[in-house]
Amino acid sequence: MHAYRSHTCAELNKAHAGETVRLSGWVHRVRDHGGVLFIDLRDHYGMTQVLADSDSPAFKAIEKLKAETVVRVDGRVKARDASLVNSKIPTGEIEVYVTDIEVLGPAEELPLLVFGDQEYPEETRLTYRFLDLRREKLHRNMMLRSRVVKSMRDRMWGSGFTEFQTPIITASSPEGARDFLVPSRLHPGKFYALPQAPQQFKQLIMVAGFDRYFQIAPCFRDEDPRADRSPTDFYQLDLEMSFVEQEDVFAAIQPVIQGVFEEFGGGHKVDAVWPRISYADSALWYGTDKPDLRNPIKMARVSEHFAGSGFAIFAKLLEQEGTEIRAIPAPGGGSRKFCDRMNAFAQKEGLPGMGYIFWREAEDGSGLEAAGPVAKNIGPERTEAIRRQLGLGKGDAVFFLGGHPAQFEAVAGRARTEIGRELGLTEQNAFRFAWIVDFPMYEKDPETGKIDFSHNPFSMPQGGMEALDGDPLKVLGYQYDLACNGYEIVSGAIRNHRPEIMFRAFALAGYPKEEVENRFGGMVKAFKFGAPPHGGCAAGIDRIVMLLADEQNIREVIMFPMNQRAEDLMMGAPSEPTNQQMRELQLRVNPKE
RNA sequence: GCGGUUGUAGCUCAGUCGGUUAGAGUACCGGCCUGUCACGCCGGGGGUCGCGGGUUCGAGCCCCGUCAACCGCGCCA
Repeated sequence: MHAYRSHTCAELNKAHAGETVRLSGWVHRVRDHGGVLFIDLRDHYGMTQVLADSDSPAFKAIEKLKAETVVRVDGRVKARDASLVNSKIPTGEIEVYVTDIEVLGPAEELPLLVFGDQEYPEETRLTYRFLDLRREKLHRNMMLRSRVVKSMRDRMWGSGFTEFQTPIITASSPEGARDFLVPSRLHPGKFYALPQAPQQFKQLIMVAGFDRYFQIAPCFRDEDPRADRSPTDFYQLDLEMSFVEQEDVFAAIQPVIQGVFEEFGGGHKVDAVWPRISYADSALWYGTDKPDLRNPIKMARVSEHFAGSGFAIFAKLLEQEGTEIRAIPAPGGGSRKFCDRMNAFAQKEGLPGMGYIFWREAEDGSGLEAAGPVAKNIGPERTEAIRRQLGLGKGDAVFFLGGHPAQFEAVAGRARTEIGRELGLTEQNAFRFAWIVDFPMYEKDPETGKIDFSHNPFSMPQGGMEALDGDPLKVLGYQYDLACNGYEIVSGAIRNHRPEIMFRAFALAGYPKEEVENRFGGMVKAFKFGAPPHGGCAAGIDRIVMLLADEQNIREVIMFPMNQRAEDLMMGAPSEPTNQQMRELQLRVNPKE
C-alpha cells in the first residue's frame, strides 16, 4: 500500500464499503464523545469523517489529537446508517473506522482557526498565510484563480497567440510608475529595473515578426497599494498583435474576457455588446474613466440653466473661464433626508456641498412641486427646464456640482456611485463592460503648466504626425481601457512604431531626441529596421479574479500578498542586507537627516 | 506625505455617566459523555486594556503625544 494514502479525503462513497483504506490529511475538527470519537479529516480535495471507539487500537492516540495535526490513518470503510448520513459533504454516506494512526506533522495551538468562518485581522492572516490558505474561502479563491489563468491561456492559444517569456531583470521602462531597482554587482553604481510591464519587449517581439504574442506576465511597480491594487507585483494577461487597428485588438480580447466571465462568473449576466465611450464622455457622464455601468445614472451638463440665474453661487462661478455646472440625477431620491445625506457625503469628500432639487406632490394637491433651496433661487421656469432635460418626475431628485470639472469630477463620480447604491439602482449579479477610448495623449500639470504624457508614451497619436503640430492638449491617442463594474481590467494601445513620430511626440512633452534614444534606444533602433504597425493590451488577472470571486480586496485572490505597507509579514521582506552583500555591491545606506 | 477608522485574553468582541475584583464566545488545559458532523455538560489557566505622558481621590473610558494595522487621498492603469 502507498505510504500515505490509497484515496483522497473526497473520494470514498458507499461503493467502497468494507474496503481497507489509507488516508492522510489534516485534523479539521475533533468531536470526542468519550467512548467514541469522530474526526473530520481534511485534504485539498475534501473531508472524510473517521471514527474510533474504545475497541480500536488507535483510540488512545486519537484522543490526544489537536486541530491541524497532519495524520495518516488506516481503517475500514463503513456505510453509514440512513439516519447518520451527512448530506452536506460528498463522502457523507460513509465513514472510516480507524485501526491505525500515525502523526506525520504535529500542530501547536493555532493563532488562526482553520475551521469556522471567524474573521481575523489582516496582520494575523498575512503572518500565517499558510493557515489562512487552508481555510475554505482562500483555498477556493486560489483554485478559481488557477482555473481562470488556465482558461485564459487555452483561449489565447485557441486564438492563434503564442506564449513567450520576457526578462524580469531588465532596464527601466517608463510606464509612469516608480521602478523597483536591482543593484548590479558586476557594474557597481548601476541598477537593473524590474519591468512595470513587458511593454518594450512585446513590441520588439512584434518587430521580430512573431505576429501574435501573449504572456501571463508579472509586473512590478513601486507604488502605494489600494484595495484593488496590489503593491510591488501583480499579474497581467499581456498580449500584442501586428498589423492591427484598435478594433482588431478589441475583437481579439473580448472573446477571452467575455468567455472567462461567462465560464467563472457564477451565472451573473455578462454583456455581449461592449459600448465604446470616449474618455471625455466617460468623465462627463460618470466622473471616472472606469465607470460602473450597472449604475444607470448618467450625469449631464446643466450650465445654461444657471447662467445669469438667481442662484448667485453658480451664476458667479460660471463667469470664470472653464467652469461648468453638472447634474447628477437621482431617480427615486426625492426626499429631504436623502438629499441632505448625499450633501453631507459630498462635504466629507472635500467639496463645499451639493445643491439639490427634488420633486414631490404639492401640499395643496395642485400637482408637482419642486423643493429645495436651488429651486427657489432659480425660479420655476429654469427648474422645469432642468427637470425636462434630465427626464425626472415626482419622487426624483437631482444634485448639482459646479466649478472646474477637473476639481469636482472625481467626487461627482463617487457621489454617483453612492446614490446608485443607496437607492438600489445599481444592478446586481451582472458584469457590465465598456471600452473607454480616445484618451488624450497629453495633460498639463495644473501647478507647473508643464505638458506631459497622460498615459503610455508609446501610443500612436490619432492623426499621426500632423496632429502633433496643433494644440497638444487636443491630441487623442489610440489608447483604450476596458472598464467592468467600476474597475479597469484591461488597458492597451495601438503603438507608435514610427521613430520620427515618436521623437516628435516626446519632444512635445519636453524630452529631447537624445534622451529618447538614450532611454529607449533599443526599441527606437528596432523601429528603423522595418517595424510593423502593432498594438495590444494587458488584462489585470488579479482584478478579474477578484471580480469573479466577488471579493472587495485584491489580497483575497493573491496567494502570498504584501500588506498595506508593502511588507511580506510571513517571509519578513523587505529585510536588511548583510554587510558582505553591501560591500560586493559597493553600496552604502545614507540615512535621512 | 495627508485624512478617516480601529487597537481590551492566543483569536473575535462587549465594557453604561470616569467608580470597587475588566467580562463573554472561541481556542487551550483537566474531568464526564458510544452517533456527532459548529457535539454537549462541569471546572481551570490565561490581561503591560498598543505605547508614553497628563487631568482626577480614582482612567479601559477624558486630554495631549506617539506607534501599528486597515480604508481613502496624493501616487498609480
